[in-house]
Amino acid sequence: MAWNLKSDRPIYIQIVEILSMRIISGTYPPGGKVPPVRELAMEAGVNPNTMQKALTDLERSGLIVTQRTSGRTVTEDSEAIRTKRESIAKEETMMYFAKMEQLGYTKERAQEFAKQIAEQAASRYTLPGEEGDQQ
Amino acid sequence: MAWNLKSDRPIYIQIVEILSMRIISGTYPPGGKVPPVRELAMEAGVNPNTMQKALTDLERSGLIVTQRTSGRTVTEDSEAIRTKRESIAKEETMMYFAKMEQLGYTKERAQEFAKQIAEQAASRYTLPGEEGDQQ
Amino acid sequence: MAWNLKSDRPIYIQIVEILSMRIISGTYPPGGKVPPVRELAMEAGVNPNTMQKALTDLERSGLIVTQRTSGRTVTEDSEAIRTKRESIAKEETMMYFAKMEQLGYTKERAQEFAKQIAEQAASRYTLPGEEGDQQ
Amino acid sequence: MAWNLKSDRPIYIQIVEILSMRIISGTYPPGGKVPPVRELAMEAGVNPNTMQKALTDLERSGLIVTQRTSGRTVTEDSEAIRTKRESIAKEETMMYFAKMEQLGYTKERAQEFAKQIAEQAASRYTLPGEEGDQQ
DNA sequence: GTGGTCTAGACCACT
DNA sequence: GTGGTCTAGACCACG
Repeated sequence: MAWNLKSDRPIYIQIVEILSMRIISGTYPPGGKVPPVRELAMEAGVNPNTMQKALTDLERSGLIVTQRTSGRTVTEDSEAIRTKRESIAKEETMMYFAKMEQLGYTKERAQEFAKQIAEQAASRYTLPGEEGDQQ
Repeated sequence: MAWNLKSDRPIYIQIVEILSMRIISGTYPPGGKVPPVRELAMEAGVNPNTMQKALTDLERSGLIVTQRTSGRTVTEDSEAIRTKRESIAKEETMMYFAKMEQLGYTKERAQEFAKQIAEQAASRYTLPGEEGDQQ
Repeated sequence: MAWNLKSDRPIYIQIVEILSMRIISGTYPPGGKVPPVRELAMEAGVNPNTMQKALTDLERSGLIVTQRTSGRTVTEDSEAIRTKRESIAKEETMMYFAKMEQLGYTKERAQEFAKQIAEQAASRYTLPGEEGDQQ
Repeated sequence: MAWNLKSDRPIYIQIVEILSMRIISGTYPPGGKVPPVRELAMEAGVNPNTMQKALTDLERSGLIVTQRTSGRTVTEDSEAIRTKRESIAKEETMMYFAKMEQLGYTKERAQEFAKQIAEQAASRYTLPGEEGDQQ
């Protein structure tokens, strides 16, 4: 799993985003242990203090909880995870609409366009004559 | 109009994207003149050679044409512009789906989600009880 | 009629070639007058001495003759013109074969290839079903 | 292998042509390594940037592929090479016909003329009385 | 050590 | 004054 940290935005923000994705996508399952700060810092090639700051942010957002003695675990509150997922999804969706509007598509036409793309992508993997709604 | 060039990707690529947007959005209308290389280079704060490279790329993509001595103009082939618009829109849409799938949304659920967001955004400008489509 | 003189070969040689073409192609017809040196020099933008040298060469090759009092005329010996035409044609043809051989075509395959090209060019101007040997 | 770069046409264009020939003629075989930019630049006596531009063009034409860190190789798609060979051959042939037409030869007469030249060239290597086709 | 990118500055052809 | 080309030299990412 690549970290790919750029220097044009604060590093710790980028780390928060990456770890959020790992939790939301289930790489770090609810209730599971989060690797220790030093290990994560090594893996990401950043200073442990930077990683620490990222984890503090993550805790504030409710995605992880700190057990004073046994390190950090992902929250078991899957509702919190779902909420986070939706807030990111909303962010992405609004950015998508913004870009499409810059291209001259209203939100409605953007949705029609997206539908076409989705159908094209689907039909590429289905035989002609089939329903073609894979997954 | 901001250039906002980042150093994490080739500058000339970013310039191509920005100028493409200006053409697609009509800032540089079909058949209209494109500012001279040196002027654009000044405006963007880059070396004229870098701007030159970007414009060469733009010409290769068919969006602009070069008159050797009298400068460059946007293509009058508005079909070419439309095609470019759609190819960028497709690119953005596929990236959107990719991000949403990483979040655990299938293309279908992503579309439903986007529909909700669009309606929320619309309803912000409509009185409660109204239809709320388009504003 | 462009002169298009390059500086990578002797100017007077290039002038000889151009004037030869004008005679062979009939721009300067057999027996007709050749423009005076000064006029040609002006037209070509070269020193009269250079043009003089070129005309001397042309005379040596037999394409033009000098009337001591009335300037220069193209030779009336159309046989001489035909001979010159063939020698240039032979030159061009041998250069063509040389290039095609460099590309991996024997002279025989080059001729077959040329036949194809000629037929393609012809068919572009004839309706399907016609003979297609224009001119 | 001579470079023989003239200053009457862009150098990078001439380099593209020369390298294309080396690929088509098998000097750089399909899948084989292309010398590094700097080495080619030294060999040709041009600035590395100029050679770079030529190689970029060559890649765009599909004759070579770039491995970001391990240099460039000739494409293994020998079909692409064949296509390029034919497009160059077509170019040369059309230029040949154009020159011959300027001399007053129709495409048909040009072909007959070329046939004669080819036979003369062949007979130079055959004893009198023999068939004289190919040597 | 490879290719890729960028800057700086120059000269050219064309009109 | 326009775009096009070329040189010189630098820095970067990648492995």
